[in-house]
Formats: sequence, C-alpha cells, structure tokens
Amino acid sequence: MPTVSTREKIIEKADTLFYEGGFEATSFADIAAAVGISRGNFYHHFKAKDEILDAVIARRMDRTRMMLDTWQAEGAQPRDRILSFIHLLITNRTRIMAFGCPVGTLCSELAKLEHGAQHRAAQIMGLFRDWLTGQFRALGMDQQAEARAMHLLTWSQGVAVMSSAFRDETFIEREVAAITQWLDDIIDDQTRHEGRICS
Amino acid sequence: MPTVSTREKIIEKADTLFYEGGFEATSFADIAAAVGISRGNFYHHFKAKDEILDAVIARRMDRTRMMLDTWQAEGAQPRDRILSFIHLLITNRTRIMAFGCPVGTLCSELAKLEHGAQHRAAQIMGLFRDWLTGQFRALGMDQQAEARAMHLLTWSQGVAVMSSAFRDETFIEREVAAITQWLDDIIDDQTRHEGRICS
DNA sequence: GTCTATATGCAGATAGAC
DNA sequence: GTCTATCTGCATATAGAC
Repeated sequence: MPTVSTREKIIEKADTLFYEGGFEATSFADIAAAVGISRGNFYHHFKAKDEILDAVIARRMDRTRMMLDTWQAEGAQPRDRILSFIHLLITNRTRIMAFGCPVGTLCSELAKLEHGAQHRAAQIMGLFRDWLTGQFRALGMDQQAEARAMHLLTWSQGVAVMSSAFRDETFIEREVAAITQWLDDIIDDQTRHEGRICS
Repeated sequence: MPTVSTREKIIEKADTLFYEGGFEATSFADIAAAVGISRGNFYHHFKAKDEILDAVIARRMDRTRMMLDTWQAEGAQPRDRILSFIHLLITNRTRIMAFGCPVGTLCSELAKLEHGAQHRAAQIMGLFRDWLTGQFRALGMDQQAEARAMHLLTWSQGVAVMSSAFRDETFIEREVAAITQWLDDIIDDQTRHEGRICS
C-alpha cells in the first residue's frame, strides 16, 4: 500500500513554504513543524537544505508536465489549450496576489542568491515555453511560434508581479481579458493569412 | 562642506546589497563590511534592520522622482518621455538579467515575508504608473491612459523576470523593439481617431 | 525511522570604553 | 561617532539512544 512517505510529505510541505515564504526565509524548523516531525529526523531524509530545494524543483517539474499533459488531452483545439494556461491566472489569483508566480518568484530569488539551482528552476519556465510554442506551431505560426510563447509567458509574469504589488484582483481579470483578446486577434490574423495564400 | 555622511553611505550600500542579494539574505555584517565600519557603529545610525529598509525605500522614491523629473524636462514629446522609460530595460540590462527589476523583486520579496514595508515598496511602482498615465493622457488617451500605463509596466516587469530566468540579452532587445512598436501603433491609432473627429 | 540532545556559527541587537 | 566585547536566539547540521 503506497501511503505517503515522510520524504514525500517533507517535499510537499517545503514546496508550499518555499512558495509562500521564500526559500531563504523558510527554515528546517518551519518545514519540520509543518510535517509534524522533529528537526533531527529531517536529516535522515535530506542531508542539506539544497537537497530539499532540488527535490522541490523536481516535484514542480513533474507536476508541470502532468498539468501540460492534461491540458493537451482535454483541449480540443490549440486555442483551448492556450486558454487553459491563461486561466491559471484566474484559478490561482488569490495565491498569485499574495505570493506571486511560484516559478517566476523562485527564479528571481535564486538569481539574487546566485544559487546553483537557478538554472533548474528556469527549466520549469522552459517547460511552459516549449509547450506553448508547440500550441502556436499547431496554429500554423511556425516562424513566430516561440516569440509568441515568450510574449504570453512574459505578459503572465508581468501580471503576477503587478497584481501582487498592487493587490488588485480586478487587474488580473482585466488582463486575462486583454490576453484572450490578443490571442484571438493573432489567430484571426493567421486565419486570414492562410486564406490569402490558398486563394 | 557636505561630505557624504556615514548614514548616507549605509543607505547607499544597503540599497545596492538589497537589490543584488535580496533584503532577507543581506546581513548587517554585509552592509557594515561594504561601508567599512564596525557592526556596533551600525546601531548608532539605525536601531533595526527594518529602519534601513525604510530608508532605502525612501531613497529609491526620491531617486525615482528625480529621474522622472529629468525625463519630463528632457523629452520634447510624451512619446520621447515614454521611450526614456522603455530604454531603462536596455540601459540596465546587465543588472536586470542578473538581479531582475529593483522595484518588482523588492515587492515580490516583501510580499512573501508579509513585511509591513510592502505597501511603501509598491508606491515606487505607483510613481511610474502615475507618471506614465500622465504621458498617455498628454497624448489624448484620457479614457485608456491608466490602463496603458499599467500595460507598459506589466510588460516591463515580465521582461525583467523572463530575461533573468533565461539570461538572454537578445530577448530584452527584441522586447524593447516590440514595446516601441506597440507604443507607435497606439499613437498612430490615436492620431487617426483625432483626425476622424475633427474632419 | 524517529527521537532527544547537542555542536557550531551567524544573525540581530546592546553596553560601554574611547 | 566609532570602536570592541558581549548577549541572546535561531540557523544548519551531527551524534547517538530507542
């Protein structure tokens, strides 16, 4: 029977605490208290704080891949799949306003700490970039697919930063509407362009 | 003779260290070493770490106001002034790639720390928002002035996060070109709109 | 695998000499 | 106004009993 191991519980709690309080500001004691184990027991599972960070990043990579796979399977059209990504801003708006984007803020923090795991954290962002690039490519935007994926990611990261700075929920809603409008505009352009080539 | 006081030196060094290493990760010892004074002397000037943060935020507010005033005086047209803002991304690209945006990353960090100074840090962002709103208003975009200021700020914050995550200098250059294009497009739209009303 | 007890170091902060 | 010496607490990390 695969009950949740202590190791997995540690990773799960550390993931949440790193997101909500930051990596540097989260202590072993915080994680141990959240899991309900002693500090000493901690070192049976992880030799150093950096090892937990590695495990948390690996967990986030796995969960991101699973989420992207779900969106891929559930979305009938590339547009629907891209909308799944955009609507993360709505679904997670309360947490985003309080703590920002989990990926963006981790990358920013590790950059300042000059932490070795910085590159691995950026790979989570890379998963989104590559998946979104695939969606725009499926829409026939071969040349501009990656640039548009990067634009959408950039816009989302900006919304996360600004909404947490100003604590404005309506801002997120307005921006999501604007992003959706942008998406439909470039899809319209693409459709017209293909029509012109065919005729 | 107004030589730079020790207090001012502390604020200046703390400003840099908070930006490059983060507020939480920067210790009194770090600042004292950078200034060249002992830790004990520190407390003659600041009673607590939070007081230094307050002073750093106040300094950043002052310097931001001065910068905006300079842009206001030097730019002949609102478009030129907005371009001054956009080109911050180019001027500071090396530091932005390494440490992100000083304002955005401070807001993000203080949000996670649930720090009381969070609101004051967001006021720096507010200075940019209000100034940019004034520029768009001067372009005749009364209704949409603030939304466009927020869009420009959001985009810039996104570029800062993404360029530091991927460490890509060419990305900043491409985005600045795209932002400039966006600016000229909405100015064109505005000009045509005014023409239509007058004719 | 989990615990208690503990080592070591550095953080923020204070007292008091010069 | 600057220093040295010191306090207290919490951080990461280890040792070893159960």
